[in-house]
Amino acid sequence: MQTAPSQASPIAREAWGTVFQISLANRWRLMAALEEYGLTFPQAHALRLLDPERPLPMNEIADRLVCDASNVTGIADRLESRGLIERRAGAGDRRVKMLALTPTGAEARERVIEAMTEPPAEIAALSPADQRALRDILRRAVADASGL
Amino acid sequence: MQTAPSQASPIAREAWGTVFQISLANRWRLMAALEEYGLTFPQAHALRLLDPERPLPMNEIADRLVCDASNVTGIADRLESRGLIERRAGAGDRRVKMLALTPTGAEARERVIEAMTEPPAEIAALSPADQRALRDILRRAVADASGL
DNA sequence: TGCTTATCGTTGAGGTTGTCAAGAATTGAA
DNA sequence: TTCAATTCTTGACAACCTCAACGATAAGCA
Repeated sequence: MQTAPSQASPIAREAWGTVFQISLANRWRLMAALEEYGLTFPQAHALRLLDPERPLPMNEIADRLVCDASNVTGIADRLESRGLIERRAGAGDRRVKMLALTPTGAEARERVIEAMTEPPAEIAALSPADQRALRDILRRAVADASGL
Repeated sequence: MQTAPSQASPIAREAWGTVFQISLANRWRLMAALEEYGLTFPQAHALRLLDPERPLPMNEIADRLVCDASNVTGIADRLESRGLIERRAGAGDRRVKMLALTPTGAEARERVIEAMTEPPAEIAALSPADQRALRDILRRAVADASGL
């Protein structure tokens, strides 16, 4: 895939550059929070995808993580060895294995989502008006993009 | 360090959750762009820190990357083997080694910064007014945070 | 001056993430 | 049935990352 020549407006570029900078600075904080639960980022990422009510086939995890299927095997191994998930037989197709949250895993997932959405100081310190404006713009951003 | 109990406003939390989601989706795009130059994310991150005019001591790279010094050794090894940086003697202190960009490395750094600030479709598709508002809010965010 | 302590970068061990290639089991279609 | 495609696993390999230990150097202090 060819990298598109830079056509983005300087304004959008500056805005995204700032987001990137804040995200980068926020990363170590998130990793530290996850470490309290003994989770790495990819493990937390996978855990987040699992709805407590609805197990997912491993190949769908790989799709969503945009990674090789063999990678999911290893991540699932580690989550399973900690008792956070379990492998179940796939309904209908005996090739697929479904990943399902255990009760412990469901609790861990709650904390993971909590940590991932916890805003960094830069955002939390914004005025209520700025926070609302930011939220609304971002809502429009994902809404518009989904309909591209 | 204890994880702070969630005191952030639901609005800030939603806004940051959306940022997180966009960043995550944007990540594979960035990685693909970096791969065209044969760079991994940590390598690109380190490259970005190096001003063409001002070499940095390795320990400062480790500080900014928030990682162990021994990790920088490996990353520098790989960047050096590709001819993007070179190790120089530290001025004054013979223990420190400075990392300096080669001309090739300076060009690679330009492309890295370009790729890292390239906004994802969600942001690029925003109206000019929204882009400006987003930029201004984020400017305030980092400005306020630096004075906390 | 010497001794001690601290710092800087490297090395080696070990764990996690990630890719690719190959393989067993299963499915589905010719 | 036979053949091709899929689902997951395994093994090999590379990069990233931490920790502990080490040599070289620096800095403080008796």
